[in-house]
Amino acid sequence: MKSACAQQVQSLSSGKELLPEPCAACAARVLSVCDAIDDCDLDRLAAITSVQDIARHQIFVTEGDPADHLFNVTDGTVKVYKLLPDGRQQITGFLFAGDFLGLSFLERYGCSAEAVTRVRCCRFPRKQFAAMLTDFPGIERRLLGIASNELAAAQDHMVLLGRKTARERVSTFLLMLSRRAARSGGTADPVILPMTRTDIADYLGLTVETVSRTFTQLKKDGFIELREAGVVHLSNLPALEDLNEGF
Amino acid sequence: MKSACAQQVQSLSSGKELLPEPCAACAARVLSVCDAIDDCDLDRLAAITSVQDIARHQIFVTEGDPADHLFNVTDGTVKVYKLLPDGRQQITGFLFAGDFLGLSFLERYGCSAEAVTRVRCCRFPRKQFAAMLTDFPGIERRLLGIASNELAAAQDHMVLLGRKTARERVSTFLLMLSRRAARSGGTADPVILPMTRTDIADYLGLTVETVSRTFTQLKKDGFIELREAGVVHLSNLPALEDLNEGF
DNA sequence: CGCACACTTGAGTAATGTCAAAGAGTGTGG
DNA sequence: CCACACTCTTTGACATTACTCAAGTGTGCG
Repeated sequence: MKSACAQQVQSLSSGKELLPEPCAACAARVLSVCDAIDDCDLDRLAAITSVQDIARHQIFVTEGDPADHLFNVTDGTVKVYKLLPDGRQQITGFLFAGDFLGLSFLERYGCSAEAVTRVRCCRFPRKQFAAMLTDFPGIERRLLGIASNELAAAQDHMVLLGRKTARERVSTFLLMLSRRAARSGGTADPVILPMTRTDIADYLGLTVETVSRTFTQLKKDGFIELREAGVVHLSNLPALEDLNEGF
Repeated sequence: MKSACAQQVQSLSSGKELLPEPCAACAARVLSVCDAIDDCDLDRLAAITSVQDIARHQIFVTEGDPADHLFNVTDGTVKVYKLLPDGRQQITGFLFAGDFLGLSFLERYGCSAEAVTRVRCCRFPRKQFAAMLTDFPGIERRLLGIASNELAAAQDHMVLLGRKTARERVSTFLLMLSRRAARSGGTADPVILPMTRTDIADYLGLTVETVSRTFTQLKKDGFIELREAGVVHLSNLPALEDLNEGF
């Protein structure tokens, strides 16, 4: 089976060399669900995939709409959020390259999603994706793993929202971004913030003003430096980690 | 295959009539993972199950410990929580009959769990449970569904913790318990609160005092009545629902 | 009966939110 | 290339919600 698979790959790549499979060439693949599919079966995945380019500020998933598609972010930053009827917003998470969106297998989307930067992603029709699950149980296993991680992240975030001070929230946020960037091959120290202060506030359960004040306070206390816009230098990372003792 | 299965059940039940299978007789089964296993295969599940009786206040899962077991609550109330190093506590959820604990397939428990009342549950060794997943793909599908629901609940709770007022948090909490009770065959109106005010506070991201004050305020405003301890009468349910417009 | 423990209530405080305005940065069109 | 308009960010003054500390009142259990 494995060798037959290898053969198939060979013939496939020699036949379609000039039209590279989007999935086989995808840099984000190792980070995401698609890694659960062997090279030889990637064409089946590619067949139901449509690559999407999403402009900044575009809302491409709306809470309550029928959950027709699943997404896999391959580039850019997405904010996932819920709204209260009066407009109060809570961002439940930010997605980066490799992150999966639409995990819930409910009928309708539970959250909205908006492109914070220009975003590139792969879109799968939910029905066809679900059909693949029966043929590739590895995907299901992988989805369960992703769900586990998301759940763990959600729990951490509940602690932040329910019990941490503004200062702790902001420093936790910075460390999270730093670690996340390092994990996916980026740089840990100058942390890039693609989102606005308002987005950060809506993620941390604060107001813009409080977030801004906390940044300046952290700067004054020598934890961070704010040189260019959208970039935070962690001048004293160990001290910053102490603020978050154990997270 | 189906008919062979039915036979097996028959011979099994006739042979062991005096020792009822814990799983086949389980009232909570329809609510939980175990429902994904056909009657005929329940003996395999029963073989790895040990029924546990847990005393009030006993901590039976500790954050960071190796995740050796999974649990299925069949009776009582469990609080699932995380601690900050200085003792601040955030309860991430309450579990009732039919709820599953230990969903995360990470190496270690992400949260601690404590029995709020006397609790009865089924315990499965994680390794043996994982082995069953390959034979019964239905369980995996079911777990994914459970994970989806938990994730949706976690997202709702993030909105509560990040953006709602004390009054909204408490009324959301009461409605949640009411609906939950109704869904699992209980009574919707007099809501039973098995947990202390402190637990409610730790769940809602408030202090005991604020929770208590909010209860008296809701009472004074005619939304609820507090007659016996641990029981809340929802005197004006529609108005209470208005407080939570759309949740 | 008495001791915990849980709950309520009060008074004062601190942290964060609100409202307002000014400064900085960014992009667009003239 | 500059000027204008826009948004984002920062800062200040003030308001308010929820927290802290403290005391008092049940309530259940040994």
